[in-house]
Order: sequence, then structure tokens, then C-alpha cells
Amino acid sequence: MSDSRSEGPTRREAATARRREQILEAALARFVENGYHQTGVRDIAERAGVSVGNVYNHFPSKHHILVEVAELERIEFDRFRRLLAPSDPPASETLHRFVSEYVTFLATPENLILAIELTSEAIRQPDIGELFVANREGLAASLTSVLERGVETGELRADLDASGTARLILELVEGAAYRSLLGDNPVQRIIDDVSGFVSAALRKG
Amino acid sequence: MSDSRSEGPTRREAATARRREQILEAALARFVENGYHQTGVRDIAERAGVSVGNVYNHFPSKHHILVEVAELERIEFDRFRRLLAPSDPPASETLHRFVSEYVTFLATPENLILAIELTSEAIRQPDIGELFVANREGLAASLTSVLERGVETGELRADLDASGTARLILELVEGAAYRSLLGDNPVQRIIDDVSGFVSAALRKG
DNA sequence: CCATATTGAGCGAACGCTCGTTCAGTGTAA
DNA sequence: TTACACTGAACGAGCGTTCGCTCAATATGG
Repeated sequence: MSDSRSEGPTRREAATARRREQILEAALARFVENGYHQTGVRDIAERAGVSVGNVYNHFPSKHHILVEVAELERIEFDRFRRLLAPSDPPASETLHRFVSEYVTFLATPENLILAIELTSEAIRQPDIGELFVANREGLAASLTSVLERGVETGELRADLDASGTARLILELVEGAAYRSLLGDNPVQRIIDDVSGFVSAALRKG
Repeated sequence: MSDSRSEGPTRREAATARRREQILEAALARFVENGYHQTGVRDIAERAGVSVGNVYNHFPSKHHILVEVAELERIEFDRFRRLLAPSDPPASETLHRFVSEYVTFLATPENLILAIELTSEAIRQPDIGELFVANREGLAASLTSVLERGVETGELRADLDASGTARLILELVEGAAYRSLLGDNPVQRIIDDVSGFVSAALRKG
């Protein structure tokens, strides 16, 4: 009764949207648990508490589910972009905080495993690849402006290639996080290693 | 007639070994082309010019084929370990040569794709994971001694954590190479970026 | 040195399953 | 009454693996 007129979603539409999200979350969980190719649509349906057929009422194909899962990652990435947004503290401090947060994020197995799963799918599925690259580029762009700011204030090496360096830092963090998963190194050590390496590479000298 | 006595492999054994290698090479090619899970045993057999059944005369399972493919990678890695073996030139020069060669190797799509495929399988298949870690550790160890040598001769920062730094360098190279695949950046630029970043991080100051 | 027995590489149909996807039918909110 | 979320059986294709079989290369006994 309340909001059926004009805008607001009806009870039914709300329920539908909730179902969709349930399925998406179930898919995410299964992809992390068993990998994309090892996960069947039946697994997703079961985990979501829904029939196989109904999955196809909400998504046109298994592939599209993966695409939407990949889009979920972008939302996570926006958090890190906000962390890198223009602000007062010196660049090196912002940088350290970012490295710390990003490593911590990727050191959580489910986040890292999803990233690797997407990395691997991105090679052969163009739309996943594009999403993946776009995400990375956005993050790299934010990081680049932090570095540029650091160069301007004279805090960092003047001859720094901000854009290239930003990408290298991302790769450093991601690689280090992967190592922490397979070799289960403590997260704090990874953070310190990476931070130390990065600040050594960026300092004036 | 020649060597049937005592040791040497008979004609038959030689042919068998050759077939085995054919199948292995076919599998490698298919895994790179289409990915491990998207490749069927029939695809491997077809590419090798052999029947499905015969594949199972040479390998107990598809999984074991992957394991042997992963072992092939170690042979490649040995090449880089030799490059890092104790020698005369200054550490920074050895380092630069290594970075250059390793990036070039990984910038070849088939090498990188195989590495990613294995990375992704290593998460859920323990034996692949162990092989993978062992390979990386070996390379990291060789790189570590180069760095240690550089510290001893006073060429590199004295407070360097050689072991941790070695691993970071490897991750940097691998990450950068992956970026070159998805964004097709020129190899030489990647080499220069990485080399510059690394030498900045390691130099005294 | 020949005749014969043994081996195991090689084949491809077939097995039991799981896959992604479809669809006729049902119940319920609008 | 209409629209549609929802179900689950069914489909055809493909999966990894096994099977009974053939046949050339090898080992063995005379």
C-alpha cells in the first residue's frame, strides 16, 4: 500500500532484487571456494536456496554472473580510491596507509583468491579483461596523483615517473599478497617489506 | 643390434619416451591456448596425434599431466638461476641483466599465460602449489645471494633485507609482465621501469 | 637362427556423470 | 485476470576415465 504509486519499488520488485543479490553472493562464495570453472550453476542455485531455472530468470548466463561478480570488485576498489583522494597529510604518509590497507585487503584469502580467479579469466574473456584493466587503471590514476603531489612538494624524487611508478607499486602489493597466501607469511611483515622498499625507491637521493 | 645389450634404451623404449614428450608438449600448448579446465583429454590426444586411451598409457590422469607441465617450468627457471650464479660483474649489473631476461621471458604470452594458469591452479591443488613455491624459492635464493654480494662489496644499501627484497623484485617483474600482456605495453619500457625502480630502491643513500 | 610366448603401446567405443541451458507448468502478488 | 518469479525435469553436449581388443617389438626355449 505504502509506496506503490509513482516511484518506489513494489514489494515484489524488492523481493526480486533481493533474490538477485542472493544469487550473486552465492556465486561469489562458490567461485572463491572452488573456482569459476569448478563451480556449476547447480552449486550456485543450491547455495542461494533457489532452483537452477530461477538463476536463469535473473541472469542470462553463467558468464554474466561472473561479469557482475567482477563488477562487485570495483565497488571495493572505490574504497581505496577514496583513501587516495586529495588531502592534507604528506604523500608518503598517504602512501603508507594505502599500502597497509591494500595489503591487508588482499591478504584476506577470499579477496585474493577472487582477484586471482579474475586475473586468470581476464586472459581469455575480453569483457572481464576490460573490467579488470579499468579497475586497475582507476586505482593507478589515483595513486599517480598522490605521487605527483609528493613530487611537487619536493617530498619525493623529482625525476619520478609517477604513472609508471604507481603501477609498479600496485604490482608489488599484489605479488606480495599472493606470496603471503601460498607461503603464509605474516601480513605485518609483508606490509613493512613493501613499505620499506617503496619508500626507498621514492625518496630523494 | 647396436645397444640392445646392458644399458642403452631399446628402440621401443626410445619411441615410448618420444610419445610421452609429444603428449606433454601437446598438453602444454592446449593449456596455454584454452586453459587447463577448458582443455579436454581428447584435445590433448588430438593435438599429439594419438588416441585418448593411449594418453592414459603414458599418464595416470589429466591432473598428472598438469603436474609434469609445471615441472617443465622448473627447467626454464634453472636458466635464470644460472644467470644469477656467482660471477665477477658488479651486483647491479647482474641484477639488471636478470630483470631484463626475466621480463623478456614473461612478456612472451605463452610463458606468462602458463604461469598464470599455474598460479591459479596452485591455490587449490596442493602438489602444484608446492612445486610452484619451490620454483619461486629457488629463484629467490639465487637472487638473494646476488643482493648479499652487492651489500658486502658496499655497492648496495647496507641495511638491505636481501631475502625479502629478492622476493619483492620477483613480484615486481611478474606483475609488470602481466600488465604488459593485458595492456600491451612495450617490453623495453617495462624493463626500464622495473630496473629504474629496483635500482632506486637498492642504491646507497 | 628360427619359432613361439610375452609384453605393452596404441586404438576408439562406451561408461557414468556433470555441464550450461531450456521449458512447460504452478503459485502468487499486483 | 494478468504478469512473472519460481520450480525441477529434461536436453544434448562434453567431461575424465575404462574397457576389450589388436598388433608389432621384444624376450625366451629349442
